[in-house]
Amino acid sequence: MQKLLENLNPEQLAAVTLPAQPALILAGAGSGKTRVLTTRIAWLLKTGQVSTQGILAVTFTNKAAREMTARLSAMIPVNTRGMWIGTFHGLCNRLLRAHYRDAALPQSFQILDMQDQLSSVRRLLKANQVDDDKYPPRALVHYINNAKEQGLRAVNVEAYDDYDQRMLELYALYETQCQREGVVDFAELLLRSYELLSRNQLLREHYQARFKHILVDEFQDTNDLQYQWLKLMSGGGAAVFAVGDDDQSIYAFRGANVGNMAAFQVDFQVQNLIRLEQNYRSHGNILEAANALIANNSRRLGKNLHTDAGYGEPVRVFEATSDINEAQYLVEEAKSLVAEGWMRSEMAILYRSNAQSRVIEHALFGAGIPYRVYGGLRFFERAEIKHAMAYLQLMDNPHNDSAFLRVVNFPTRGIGARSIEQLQDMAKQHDVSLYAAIPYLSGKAGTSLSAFVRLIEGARFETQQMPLPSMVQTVIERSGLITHYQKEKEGADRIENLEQLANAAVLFLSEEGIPQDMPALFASQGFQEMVSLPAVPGVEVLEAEQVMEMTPLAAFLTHASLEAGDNQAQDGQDALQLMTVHSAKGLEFDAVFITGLEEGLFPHENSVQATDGLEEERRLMYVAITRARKRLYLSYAQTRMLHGQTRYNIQSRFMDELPEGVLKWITPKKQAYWFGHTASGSGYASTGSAPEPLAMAVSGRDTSWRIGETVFHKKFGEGVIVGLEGSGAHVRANINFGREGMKLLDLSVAKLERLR
DNA sequence: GTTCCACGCGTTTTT
DNA sequence: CGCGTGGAAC
Repeated sequence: MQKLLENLNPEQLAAVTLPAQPALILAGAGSGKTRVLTTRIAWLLKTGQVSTQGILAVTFTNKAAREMTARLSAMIPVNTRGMWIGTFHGLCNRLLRAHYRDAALPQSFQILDMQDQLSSVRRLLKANQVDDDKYPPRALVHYINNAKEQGLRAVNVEAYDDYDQRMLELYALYETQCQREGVVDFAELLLRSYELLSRNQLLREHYQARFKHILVDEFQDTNDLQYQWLKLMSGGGAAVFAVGDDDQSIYAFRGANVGNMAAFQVDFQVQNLIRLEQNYRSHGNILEAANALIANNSRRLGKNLHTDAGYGEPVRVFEATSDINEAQYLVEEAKSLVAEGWMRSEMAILYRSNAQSRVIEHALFGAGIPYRVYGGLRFFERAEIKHAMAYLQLMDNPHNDSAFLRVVNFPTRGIGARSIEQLQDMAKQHDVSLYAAIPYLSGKAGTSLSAFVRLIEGARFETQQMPLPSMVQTVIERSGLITHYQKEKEGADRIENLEQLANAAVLFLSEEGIPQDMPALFASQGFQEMVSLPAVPGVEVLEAEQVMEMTPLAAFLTHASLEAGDNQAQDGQDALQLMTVHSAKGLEFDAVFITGLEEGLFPHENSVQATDGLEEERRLMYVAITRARKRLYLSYAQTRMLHGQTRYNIQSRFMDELPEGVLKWITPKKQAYWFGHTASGSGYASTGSAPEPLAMAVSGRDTSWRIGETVFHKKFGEGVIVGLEGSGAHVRANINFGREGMKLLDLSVAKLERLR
């Protein structure tokens, strides 16, 4: 016990050993949040307060869940398999699998990822002859997910106008379509299990009695439905231990509601509020910059990080003339850091949006510096993998129309648009899935489609005794995918990926503890080691929990949807890390470069318009700063190519919110002119190419102005000339004043000062 | 059924 | 500018 709790600071110790009551832990960046969470579980188990069955631990990412599980089993001897540690979606999936009948789902229900959901909606719109200019698929997806995250079914939503009404109808149609196909989207996993528990008293009471402790990681990222789910699950008096940081809430745009932290305190009458403010990551100057920046936000729960590490180095600031120049600076600096002995993998270049990586990558590539870009396609999202998975999905559940349409004619087998159209008509007429509608078709279409049916059923027959990896191998061959890609010029990589899919299956089985030789299509009883409370006589649903029947194949399909795999193959060599600020959350590096600190880019022009958008951008900047351990660089560029146009931006307002004392300017600092923080502005794209010097004689003074120049106006503050027009005495300049917006000023009237 | 071109669009992202 | 989608032509 002593050993478990040693080296915890007083606040961490207090948090770990709190009584079984609702608690909110405000855990600042780098304050040992995961450690507290994990040690708390270990402590609860070790003191015998609760058994493994009584614990429910929720995270947002699979990575976080894995880490928690790994650290827990390193701390105490405990069998973590079968423990309810996972993502919201993973745990809801488990719930729905165990009680699929009560949830009104087919046993082999499948999970739609984002791509799948979008194509499902596209298909729906087409089938109903909806004008997708007026009702864009993405908008409908957003509408549906939004409603579900509010806990609303189509029948519960009220429409305010015709447009709304139509969206609502489409939402209802989508629900019907999913139900017919036996598929659920991500939000549905949450909503369906929420409804399951709220409607089924026995089930609810069972789980409420079972889970004595509910621990939630990254609580600031919960959405409304997840919060309600937690309330329901803990309704039997479970001690909810919520850990989060309101200053690191950067996912409001996808439904996360920081307000849940305040609501939690009220709804659960939280008496135990602990702040973890001791930071073990960053040096003092870096922390001071972060603290000063975030202090500009209102409505914070309040927290100030401190460190014992000393001030360390100043925060370096670089003003680049262009994005290319900025990239050159990054290259040079990275080179010299490496020369000093820094690890490339301990250096990260962060940017606000993915588009910024191109120029940086180009420079790094040219300089021969190894780098790795995070983001982009992940293994299970690759087209060829999706195709192979679709065959497997059809073998498990032929009524999945999305999977059907994806591969019915891929590789091509003479089933064209006409045949599909006929089939869709037939399916609609009989209200069945496409697969089920095939027997109704006659003629040429019927013949070729029947051949497809034989392919699927034949593959299923042939592989039914096989273990999963052999089944995968057989399917990628029999489907014709391998042959198809062999004929393609660029197909080699795809074939390699397909071969890797069989390896992924091997890996999956061993991770899940499923015997490698277990037939893929046989229900593998109890491999999840679901443990149940003593069964309540006469309650069938509780029995289901004891043995969750799921074939290895179904489990693998679930895995593929819920965990799309790594972003890219790591090459293992020491490489510089490139990523967006969002994907850097939770990570830390010795040296961090935050790039593109320009008005319009960071804060992003679209964000400053949104409600609380600016505050979220500031939190994003806060997250970026707090990633750095020892050295932090901030850079911005006077001009930047974006969307094929040159933009002239002024430096980010966030730069001005940092304390002078911690900064060290690599380039000369310009004069500081600053005027309040009220109005919001935006970046601006000029149609010009490079900033061409334009000599202009302006009346009164012999001054020439040129595009790209930074100027100062006593009312609007600092701005950048992005355009010049007119001639003689009537020259006007279009000036981007950042947060003050764009102004067209007559140069014979306006008094401008040159800033640099 | 395949290929090619034109058009349009362009924060952030995990499940 | 560079990508992805979708429609039209071969």
